Amino acid sequence: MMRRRNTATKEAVMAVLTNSGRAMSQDAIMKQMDVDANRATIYRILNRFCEDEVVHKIVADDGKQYFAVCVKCDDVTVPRDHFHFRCTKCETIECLPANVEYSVPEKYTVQQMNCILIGICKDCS
Amino acid sequence: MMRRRNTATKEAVMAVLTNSGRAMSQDAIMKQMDVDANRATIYRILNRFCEDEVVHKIVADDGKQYFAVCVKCDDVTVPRDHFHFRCTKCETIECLPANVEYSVPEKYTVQQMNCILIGICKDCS
DNA sequence: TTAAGTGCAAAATCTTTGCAAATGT
DNA sequence: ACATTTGCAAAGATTTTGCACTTAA
Repeated sequence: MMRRRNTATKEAVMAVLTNSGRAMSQDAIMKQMDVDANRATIYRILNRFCEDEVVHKIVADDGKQYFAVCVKCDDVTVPRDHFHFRCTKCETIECLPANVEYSVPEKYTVQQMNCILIGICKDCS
Repeated sequence: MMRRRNTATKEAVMAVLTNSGRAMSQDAIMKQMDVDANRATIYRILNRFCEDEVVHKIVADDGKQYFAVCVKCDDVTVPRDHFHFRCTKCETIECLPANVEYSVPEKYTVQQMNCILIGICKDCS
């Protein structure tokens, strides 16, 4: 296992994610950061966060990756086991409290999920 | 509303989708087709199918678009209201019979969904 | 000191688009 | 006839990678 270092960029990425409380794209994160950083670096930081399981990644129906810190990241049996919601008006993506309840046919094993509901959020309705 | 025409390419795309019974990427569809066609054309055909609601599109966690004809396409209240399953071994994506049961907080409206379970399918387990 | 992190530029993917030519009805 | 469909090539967008340089510990 790799020994992580603390860097300003890493802190900045985490700060942005933490206080947005939402799932954000690399692009959106970069725009909000108070320190300059390279795109590739941000992706690398985000991917390291995912490896370390302090952030989870979801892929939205636009094909883009979004990253979120989530209290629910701890203590789950299946990664990303909750619904995400993308609002088509404000274009924000957030983690919903509800866990995904699923049932699969015989002999299927679920290891992961990526579930997004799309519509209008409370702030836009 | 646009008047659709029948073309060999369109038929070929539909034939491939129908008898695969799975969700396929443009790439995979093209490889299976018995007539030559341009990539862009295939995308355009697929998007027309989606408009006409004879095919539905899902975006998998690899960020790619997959297209499927599905009996469940008829008569649904919310588009793509069933789970999809991606097998990490055989890399196929299929529609599962189970509908997605969800609950959202107050004032949220769901118009669409994109839900994928990832794991090992019956054929690979 | 030295492994981990970064910047830059380039590559790799996937998807869409503009336009002129071809074709179904 | 003429609106729809197609091919081609180019553009767009997002994400990853190789490599040399920098930096945290």
